[in-house]
Amino acid sequence: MDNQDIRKAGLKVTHPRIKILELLENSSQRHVSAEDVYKMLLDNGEEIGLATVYRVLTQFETAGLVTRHNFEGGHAVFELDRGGHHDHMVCVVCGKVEEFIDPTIEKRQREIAKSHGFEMVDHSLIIYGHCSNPKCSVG
Amino acid sequence: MDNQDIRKAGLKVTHPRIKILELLENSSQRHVSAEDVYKMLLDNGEEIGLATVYRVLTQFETAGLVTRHNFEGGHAVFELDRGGHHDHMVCVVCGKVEEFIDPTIEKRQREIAKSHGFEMVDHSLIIYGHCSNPKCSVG
DNA sequence: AATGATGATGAGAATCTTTTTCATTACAAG
DNA sequence: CTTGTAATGAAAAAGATTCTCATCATCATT
Ligand SMILES: [Mn+2]
Ligand SMILES: [Mn+2]
Ligand SMILES: [Zn+2]
Ligand SMILES: [Zn+2]
Repeated sequence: MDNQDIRKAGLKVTHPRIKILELLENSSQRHVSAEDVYKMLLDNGEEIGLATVYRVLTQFETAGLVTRHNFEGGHAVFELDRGGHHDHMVCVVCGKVEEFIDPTIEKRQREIAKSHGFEMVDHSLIIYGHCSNPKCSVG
Repeated sequence: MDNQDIRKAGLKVTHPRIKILELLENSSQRHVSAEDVYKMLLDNGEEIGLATVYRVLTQFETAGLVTRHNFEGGHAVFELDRGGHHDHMVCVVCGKVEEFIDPTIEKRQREIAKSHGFEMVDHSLIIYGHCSNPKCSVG
C-alpha cells in the first residue's frame, strides 16, 4: 500500500493523499470516521482540510483502496482494504469493533440473492451486542 | 395494530400518532423514510410537522412498533413491525427492497457472536445487488 | 530544470438529515 | 369541565457531507 496505489487509481500523488493513506495504515483504530482522520492528522501537525479528507476517502473508496461502512451513529466509518472481505460486530456500549468472516454465511447469501433473482454486488452484515468487557455486560 | 398499541407504549393517542400508524399500515411501500411519511401525509391532507414525524417514528421504534434501517443513502428508513425479524436485499439501481429470512444465517450469527464473547442484541444484514428487472441488470 | 495544462486543495457556503427549543395546544384523569 | 402534563408545529440548531471557487501543486512535456 504505497504511492503507486494512489497513482494506479488515476489520482495525483499529493501530500494530503499520502498522509491520509499513511494514517489509515498506521492508526491503532482500523475503523475511523472522516472527522477522526481529520483530527488525527491535526494531531500529527498536518493541516489538511476536512473537505479534502471527505473527498480523498471517497476517491479511495471508488479506487477500491478503502471500504466505507454505515454503522449506527449517523456517520460513515472507513477502513483500509487489507486482504479480503469481512463482516463486523459492534459493541453497543463501548463501540468496540470485531471483525469476522464466516464461509457458511457468505455462501448462503449468494444462494439467497440468486434465488430472488438478484445479482449480488455487495453486502453488509453487522452484529450489534454487548462485548466481553465487564463494563459493557448486561448483568 | 391500533390505538391500543400507542396507549400500551405509554404514549397519548394523538391525531399525528394515529395517522402515522395508519399510513405505515396502509402504505404500498413497506420501507419509508421520515420524509416519505411526511409527504404522504401531506398528500392525504394531513398537515403534520416533519419534526413530529421524526419524533413519533423514534418513539414507535422505542416502543417496538417500528424498526429503523440504515440502508445506504444517508437517511434512515422505517417499517411497521409485522410478524417477526427479517433481513433485506436492496437493488442498487431501482431501490427495490426484498425481504428474506434464513435460519442458517440466523443461527450462525448467534454462534459467531457467542464465540467472540458478544451478547448479541440485534443485527443488520443487507444484500446489495441488481434486481431481476431488465432495466437493472448488468447486461 | 522551466513551462503550462489540468487536477487538487482549503475555506467557507450550502445542502441534507435529524434534533432541539419553546410557545401553544390537546389529551386524559379526576 | 378543569387542569396538569404530554404533544405539537415552526423555526432554529446541530451534525454530517458536499459543493463552489479562487489559489496552488503535480506532472507530462519541453
Ligand atoms: Mn473491518
Ligand atoms: Mn423489511
Ligand atoms: Zn463494549
Ligand atoms: Zn432494480
